[in-house]
Amino acid sequence: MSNHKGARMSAEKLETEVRQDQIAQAALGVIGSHGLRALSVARVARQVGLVPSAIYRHFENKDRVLSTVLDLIHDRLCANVQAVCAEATDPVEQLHRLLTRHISLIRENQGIPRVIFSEEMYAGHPERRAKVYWIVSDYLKRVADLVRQGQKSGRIRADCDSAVLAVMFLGLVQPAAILWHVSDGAFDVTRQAERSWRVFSEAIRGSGEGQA
Amino acid sequence: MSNHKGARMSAEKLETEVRQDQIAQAALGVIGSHGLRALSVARVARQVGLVPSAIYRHFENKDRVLSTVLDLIHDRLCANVQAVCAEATDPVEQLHRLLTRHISLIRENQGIPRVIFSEEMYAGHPERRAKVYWIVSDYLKRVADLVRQGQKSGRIRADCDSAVLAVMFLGLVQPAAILWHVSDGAFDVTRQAERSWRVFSEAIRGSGEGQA
DNA sequence: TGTACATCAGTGAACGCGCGTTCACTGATGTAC
DNA sequence: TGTACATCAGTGAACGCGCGTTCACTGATGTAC
Repeated sequence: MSNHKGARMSAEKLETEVRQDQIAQAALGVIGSHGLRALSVARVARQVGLVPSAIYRHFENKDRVLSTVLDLIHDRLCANVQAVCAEATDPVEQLHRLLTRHISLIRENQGIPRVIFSEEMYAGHPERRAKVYWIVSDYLKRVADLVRQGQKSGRIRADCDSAVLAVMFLGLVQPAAILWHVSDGAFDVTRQAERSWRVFSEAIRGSGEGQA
Repeated sequence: MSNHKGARMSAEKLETEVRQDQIAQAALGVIGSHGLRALSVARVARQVGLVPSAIYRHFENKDRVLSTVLDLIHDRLCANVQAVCAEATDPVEQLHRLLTRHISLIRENQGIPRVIFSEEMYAGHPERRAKVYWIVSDYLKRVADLVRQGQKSGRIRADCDSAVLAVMFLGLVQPAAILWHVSDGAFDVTRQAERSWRVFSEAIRGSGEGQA
């Protein structure tokens, strides 16, 4: 009532750390729902309930916002790996769960594949390209670690390079995710993932110890 | 000599069909070398040796240029499928050759995966999204046809959906291509493709007629 | 407990820039007579 | 063969727009005395 006649109200003051987090998440959300091209400082600000120039209280520039978005993505990917390690002990089962979790993650957050694969992120930005490479490599390294454990225990055939299998693992979900996105949800990612997992898990099965 | 003192010379006049082709190829080239974000009408024009406004003699707007780029990509993908059908008769061998050709194609023309997967192409552009989906689906359909032939002849196991295997096939090259790109050429796509092909081809091998 | 001051997340007007696109024009080429 | 005219791929100046960013400001909160 005291706010009538279009009087503008200032947003609540929050600590920079809180705002940085809000801004990064809002940015990832905007990318997920409207694409990287639609990611403007103004739009992110609106999403958070701030005025565009307020973003510069918390980030040096738009680049830094995107950099923080990358950190966010890295955290989520790593969290998935840690989660499956806590949920299961069999590496093959861990991989299967990671596949499922990965699909859930990108279904709920389309911004992640868009940021990583859109290349608009890093065209002409060597440092950012390097950062994306590092994130993907780190994830692949963790997947390869799971594979290697499976190879040691004999559940996964040992005559294949774990790094090669890790990239193949990523290949199970990536084209499916793109098809899902490009078909506007019509393509059944889950079905594709389950069926291709069947083929993949048979292919990598070791001749070692028995299975469940 | 008659052109001294910075006098501007008009570009040679060429037929619209020729220019349309030049412009589309130049656009794909710019995307390949500098990314979709760097694709401006001005840049494409410069590449072709024209002035920006001249582009509008041959295309209604920038959108139409991009649409023609998609046609170009579709043609190249189909050409690869036709080529492998002419080169070999065994479907498994055809798939192997298609994998190699596909890698060559995107290595020589980074613009192709960028356009197809960059999503900036079609964010907020339903018709273009539909067109990309159609192109990818069409390619997958042709790959699935090869798979189905292999299943009929017994070279490929028949207990897997050919469409699922086609998407898996795409998954052999796609993450590898992105890694190659994001690593700025450091990642060895060819090696990854060959090794993952070994795993994949073993996995899909049928129990039918003998192999070479 | 009360006053003075420093801090700092908020605001909004303004900027320069590059972009896609328009438009009146030019001038070479092909055709009609 | 020569002249008049239509065609149309070229030009370059100009436009409006949205963007990222700057800057002087405000006003609430926390601390020092």
